[in-house]
Amino acid sequence: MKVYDHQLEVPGLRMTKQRKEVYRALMENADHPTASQLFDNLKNSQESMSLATVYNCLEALVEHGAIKQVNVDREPTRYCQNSAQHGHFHDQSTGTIHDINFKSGINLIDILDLPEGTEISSLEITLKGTLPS
Amino acid sequence: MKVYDHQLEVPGLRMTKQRKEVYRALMENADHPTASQLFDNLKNSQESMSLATVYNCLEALVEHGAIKQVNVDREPTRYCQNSAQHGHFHDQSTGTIHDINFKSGINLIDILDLPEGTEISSLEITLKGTLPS
DNA sequence: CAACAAACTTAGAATAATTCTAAAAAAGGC
DNA sequence: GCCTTTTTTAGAATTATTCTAAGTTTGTTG
Repeated sequence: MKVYDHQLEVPGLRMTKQRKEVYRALMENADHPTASQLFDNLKNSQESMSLATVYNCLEALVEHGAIKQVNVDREPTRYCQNSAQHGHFHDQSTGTIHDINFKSGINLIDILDLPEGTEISSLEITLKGTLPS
Repeated sequence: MKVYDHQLEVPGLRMTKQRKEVYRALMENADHPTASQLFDNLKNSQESMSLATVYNCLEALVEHGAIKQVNVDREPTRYCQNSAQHGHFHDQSTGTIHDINFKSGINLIDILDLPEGTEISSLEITLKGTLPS
């Protein structure tokens, strides 16, 4: 797992003021926020910026593997601090999202029945249900 | 795996003309169509119906486990004939979706690190990439 | 350093999949 | 056959996201 410094360097990505701020805002919010929640957080900060920019920055960070996107059904897209391979659990009683990891030694690719030569660019695993209280 | 007769009975779901037609239309279209693609298919059939009804019927069928929903990023939701546990592969060079199965003997739940007592109501696994030609 | 091109940001408009609304129709129970 | 509940419908409304076009910043190159 790669965790970049919050001052932030991401290989291959030009780090503008706005991208740094968006990244930092996400690092300070572990609740898998939406783009507009991040936008609201940022309004009260030094560096206010437009919602379109928040979307642009998040897209750039996702494309460069620094953060992850979480889609649950058709709800607004949420963003995840954790760039390592992991899944998400959507707790339907609270609406919250939790990271879930694979048991150690497991490589998800190994258990899928894929044709030889398949190239995988991303893998998303999402559960819904309720966690014990 | 349960495959219902195409005349169709689904336990607990009242089978209206429209729900039967939507189900049948999906069974005849293996390409993981969207709601509006199904709507277009149905226009040329006996039983034409409103787009809202197509959405309603698909929702009812998904809720009752007769079909599955496939979400890839923010693209329009697509629907899947196959109600058994399986994953989806989104081929980025063609835009097509393919079912993928787990290797035999594998139970996905077993490899996830979940707290005791977690209740799972759905599990979605989606890959993106390119398949060999 | 100045000039230029490329990349980025921005506000607001546009898009489009989906959901909502309220009324009409259908289904099932008795 | 009546009554209640569920379903269907057409069109309007919603809303997350993308697009647009103009302005700004950045990095590069002579």
